[in-house]
Amino acid sequence: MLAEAACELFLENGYESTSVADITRRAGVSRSTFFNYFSSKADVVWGGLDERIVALEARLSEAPPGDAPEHIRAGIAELAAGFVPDTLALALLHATTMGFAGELEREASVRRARIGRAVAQRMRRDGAERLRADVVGAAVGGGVLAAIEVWAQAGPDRPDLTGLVERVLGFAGL
Amino acid sequence: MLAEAACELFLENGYESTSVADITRRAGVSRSTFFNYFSSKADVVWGGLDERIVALEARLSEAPPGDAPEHIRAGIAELAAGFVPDTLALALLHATTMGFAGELEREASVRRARIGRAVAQRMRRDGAERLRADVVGAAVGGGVLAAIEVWAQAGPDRPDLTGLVERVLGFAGL
DNA sequence: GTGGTTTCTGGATCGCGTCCAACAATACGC
DNA sequence: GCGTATTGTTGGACGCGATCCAGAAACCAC
Repeated sequence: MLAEAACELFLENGYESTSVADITRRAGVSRSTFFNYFSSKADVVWGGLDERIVALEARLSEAPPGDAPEHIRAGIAELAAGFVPDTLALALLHATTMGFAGELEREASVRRARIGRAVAQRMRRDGAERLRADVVGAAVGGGVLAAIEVWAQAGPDRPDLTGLVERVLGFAGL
Repeated sequence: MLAEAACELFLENGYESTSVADITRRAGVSRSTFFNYFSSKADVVWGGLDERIVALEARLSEAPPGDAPEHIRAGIAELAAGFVPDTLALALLHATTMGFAGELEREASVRRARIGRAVAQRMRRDGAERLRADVVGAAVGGGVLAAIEVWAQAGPDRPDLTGLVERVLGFAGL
């Protein structure tokens, strides 16, 4: 119910203009309860992607040494496969029309960086030099988020994310 | 005085454990005065870089069409030339020792994204496809921030940033 | 001095996020 | 049935960043 109420309000008034108190009021629960289910307001929108990023981090840090590019390709493909964050797509769609500034862009950049860091760490563990690893990682992170944005804008009958991220990995030199 | 007090406290207690009230107390002014000189707490640390990013955005959006890679190289070089953000280097140095997590990393990722967006917009204006522009932009943004981190960790007798960002641009395919 | 501009100040207000003690509801053992 | 854990919910207090504003203070020119 909380997620639904949040989605409705995000669409009605936008993400930033919706306070946690607004959400809980509409959902009919107390403010405290909100934080029993979400760690933050951003978690409502980004929780789905964050789980996948955690899985990516785990996969890349546990994978055996060697073949870093292959591990990264596989991890990113896994992240993209079956990606269905309805709430993120809605929020993104509603925001990109007005320039996608403010809080949502901040949050997006954090996810970009998290993916980038996971990739860069994996590359460095395989002997890549630091600057090069960070550049490639950032390229992948930025590309994945860009793919998600494009995908979210594609409307309800959107194709799979997989094709987009494959192209992104090509651009990033993987 | 505010910047000095902030620097001291950041080094003593770390960035996150220092509140705006702490800073103004040490500086002997009221909390309101702080926001007359800085738009946010992060501005104390990132203001110097932010100014350069604004200049980069202006330069890239006003430059004549064509030759995007050259404009980008020049803009990034300008950003790096004579870069001396004492306070950022200190905060970064103090933070990277403990993993560089939390607020500072958030703020860093925002700057990564701003640089990346500026670069990507310039490329798209020259006809680059969206995904490719975003990937290259993110690579540049991530690389510049990585270069700054490396540079900050290099100690007081650090070399110029210019050499580092040139290598980064090479990795990014520019 | 006087008048006007700039700066500083305190306080109110808002939102996010954390913490905790009290309370209700449910499930479980007997 | 009953007492008892366990779990979920609640309100409230708190700290923090940030915005806004009216009034006080400092400054400068004349």
